[in-house]
Amino acid sequence: MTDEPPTHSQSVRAQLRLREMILAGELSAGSRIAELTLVDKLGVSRTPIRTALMKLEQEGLLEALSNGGYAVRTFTERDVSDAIELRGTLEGLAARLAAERGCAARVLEQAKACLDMIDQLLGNERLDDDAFSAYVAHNERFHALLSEMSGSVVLQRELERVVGLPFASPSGFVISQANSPQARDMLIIAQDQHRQVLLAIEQREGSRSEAIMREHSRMAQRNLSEAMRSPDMHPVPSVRLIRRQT
Amino acid sequence: MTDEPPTHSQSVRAQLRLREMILAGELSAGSRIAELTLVDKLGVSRTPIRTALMKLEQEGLLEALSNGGYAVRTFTERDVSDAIELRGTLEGLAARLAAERGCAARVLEQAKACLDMIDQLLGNERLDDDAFSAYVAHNERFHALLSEMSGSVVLQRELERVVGLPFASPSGFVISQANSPQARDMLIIAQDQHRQVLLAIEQREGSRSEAIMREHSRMAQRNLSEAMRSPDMHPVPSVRLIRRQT
DNA sequence: TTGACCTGAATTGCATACAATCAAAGCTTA
DNA sequence: TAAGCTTTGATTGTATGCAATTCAGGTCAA
Repeated sequence: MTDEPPTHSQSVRAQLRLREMILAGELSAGSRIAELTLVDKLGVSRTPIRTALMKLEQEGLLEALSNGGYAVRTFTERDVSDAIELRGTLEGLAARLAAERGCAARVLEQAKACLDMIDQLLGNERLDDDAFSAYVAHNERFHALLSEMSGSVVLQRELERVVGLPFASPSGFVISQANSPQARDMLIIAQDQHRQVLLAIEQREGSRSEAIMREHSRMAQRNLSEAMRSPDMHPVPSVRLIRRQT
Repeated sequence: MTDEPPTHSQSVRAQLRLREMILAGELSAGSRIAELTLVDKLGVSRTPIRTALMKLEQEGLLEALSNGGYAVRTFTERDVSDAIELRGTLEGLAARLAAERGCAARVLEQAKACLDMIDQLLGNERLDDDAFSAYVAHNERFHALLSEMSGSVVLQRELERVVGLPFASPSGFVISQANSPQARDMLIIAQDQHRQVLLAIEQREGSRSEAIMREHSRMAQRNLSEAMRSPDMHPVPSVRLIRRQT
């Protein structure tokens, strides 16, 4: 069943498995999670479970209850929107720092190579599932490289945290309209922003590069609205954690 | 000795005590911290110590070593500068959101009252130590209120994290020149920015309120340079964690 | 019928014993 | 003498027993 490579410790495995369970909705949201039930479900003792719970709390998927214990956290659509806005702001800061301070040519080259791969994928009129997951991978890599270009470990750390929230990820919602006709157009636009921000960084245009990344994050905002309004089930697993209302 | 109120759990007490020790420089920076030595020094078992270590790692004061264990983290001056820039950016976002979305009149009133208190303190030509720590308290409260005005719990959470880094705090470096002649002038300027950002928020000037908070954080940048260049010992305890050079 | 109190079951926090892993030192051999 | 292997010590990761606190259910009284 859980045939993970044993290179991970029990705690890490518990953490990964728990995250899966949370995103899959196997744990009722809002109510307290008893450690002992997890002992049964995960087959490890309470100690690694407790560390996994703590990690997942700081990751933002769980909330600590007042009198001990944890509960699955739920998010309003507003929360998700804020998280995306936050990511856009931080990526804007990263781009501006990269532009103002300059960044290693090697990383710039890697980023360009990454974009070339995406161009190649978008060359096809229609993306099958494999092409789509390849897109997601390259997209996330590009955003990670951008974070690296900032040259600030403090900022990188914070950005990793924010992106950790499942729906705040750069690819958080693109999937939700994978095969829709406009899907490819959205990706084309996003890719243009990718290109432009690299150019802006190379030409040391700090303010412009910041603005582009902020605007870039609004693509995700649009996709979020779209996903929330579409009545059918959502292919993005983490959407389960979003509750309508309040 | 450690006559803490027993309202806190062992873990929390260990966390607080450990933080003190780190900031006081009682733990050699960079090298591994053995859990068992902490058992002796803190008088609690390994379990609460481990949770405290994990909390302090996510707080940013410790770094996890590759093969288990933790070490006291050190920061370059650049890291600190980045952390301040990051705070400025996030506070800018908070102010902009407050302006764009509007915020509860009650919080605005509280913020104004807070600024009135500061005005009263700055009315005196010279600030004694008590007045100064009162200033720090009011200043931090104002910044906390600003975070609240954003109306975004996601942002508030992130802001709390960033401010947790000891020198990124709104009052991180003001102390270092408490009684210098220019000290009061700096505070006067900062206070004007406080007033202006509240006005901007009330008048729904999002972009302006963001710019003001960004500029506001540059006061801290200036104080940082000042503190690093002054050869004498630093009254700010956390400066110990900053290593010159890379 | 409702409210408060009491009792018991369950759950978390803490301590500690045990296992596994990592590092260093010492010995052997080429 | 140096290089490599082995062994031993130390340190973290894991499991589990115990204590304390919390929560729920039930009973008694008003």
